[in-house]
Amino acid sequence: MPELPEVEVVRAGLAPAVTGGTVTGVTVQDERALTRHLGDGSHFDATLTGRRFVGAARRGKFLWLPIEGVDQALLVHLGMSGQMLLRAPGAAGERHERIRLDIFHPLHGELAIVFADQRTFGSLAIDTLVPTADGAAGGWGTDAPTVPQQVAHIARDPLDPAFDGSAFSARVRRKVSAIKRVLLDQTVASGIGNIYADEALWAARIHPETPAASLTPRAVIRLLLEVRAVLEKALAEGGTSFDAQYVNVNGQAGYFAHSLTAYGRQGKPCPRCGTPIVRENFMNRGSHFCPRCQRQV
DNA sequence: TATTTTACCTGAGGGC
DNA sequence: TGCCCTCAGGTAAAAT
Repeated sequence: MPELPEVEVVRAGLAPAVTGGTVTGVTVQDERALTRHLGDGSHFDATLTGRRFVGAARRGKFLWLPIEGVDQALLVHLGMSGQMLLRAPGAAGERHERIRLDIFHPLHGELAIVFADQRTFGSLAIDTLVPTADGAAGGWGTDAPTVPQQVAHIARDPLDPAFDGSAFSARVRRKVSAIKRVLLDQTVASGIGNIYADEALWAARIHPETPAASLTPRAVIRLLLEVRAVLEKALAEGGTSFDAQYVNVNGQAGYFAHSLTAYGRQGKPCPRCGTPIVRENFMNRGSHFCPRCQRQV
């Protein structure tokens, strides 16, 4: 499940391969992979072919490749199961391959970027770059104060140097919803998904259904610190892979699944107190927590 | 306006 | 062996 650390691993892997590279060919096998694109496959092809990428940027779970000379970028969202794979030119088709970009890079020569996606929740798009609301850089990997239009409504992520911690705290404490729902709200803070929400709440000893507005300012700050800590640790370990759904640009899995303390560990002892971790249904997904360390207030 | 629910999608795995 | 059912969850549109 690609969340911030997984998407960052992909961005970092893509950056050296695409920066300065020119698109020499586009193959759209499945137009469902263009649900975020305004236009059909041939429009996508015509807009992208011949263009040169100048970098690879990311905010939260969105990543984009700015295009040279225009206020446009190739926008990428991996959804649940999307992969961006670097392959040799003419490489055999990948399972669930949806779109292929042929690239010529002045240093690396020819290569292919394959977008593969089992569940088709992910998609690519050509999107217009718009100024950031605060004038700071759009996200990781770029100095330009712009973001794709479809990313403009998303908050900065907790690892972004321009992330405003006090604004986050104030926003959280105005919400009546459960704190886990607020953590998953990408307009409050981006990049956090079900896995890291559960991990951060466990680390901060906060029950996922605690009303956000009932948290003290100190508790919100502690939670933010734990969110950052878990995202940074996962990033250092290459992200979380449960199955073949998340891999880096070379198709390799991450190691953070071995470091999970709550997510997916129902019935297993809490690493802190030994009480079995509980799994409950929450927002049509699983919520994992320690019923002893994370008491509902 | 703010918040919550639903639709989208495919493959793995369990039950029979 | 094979069919049916459930589950996984990020985003945006729809509903409350």
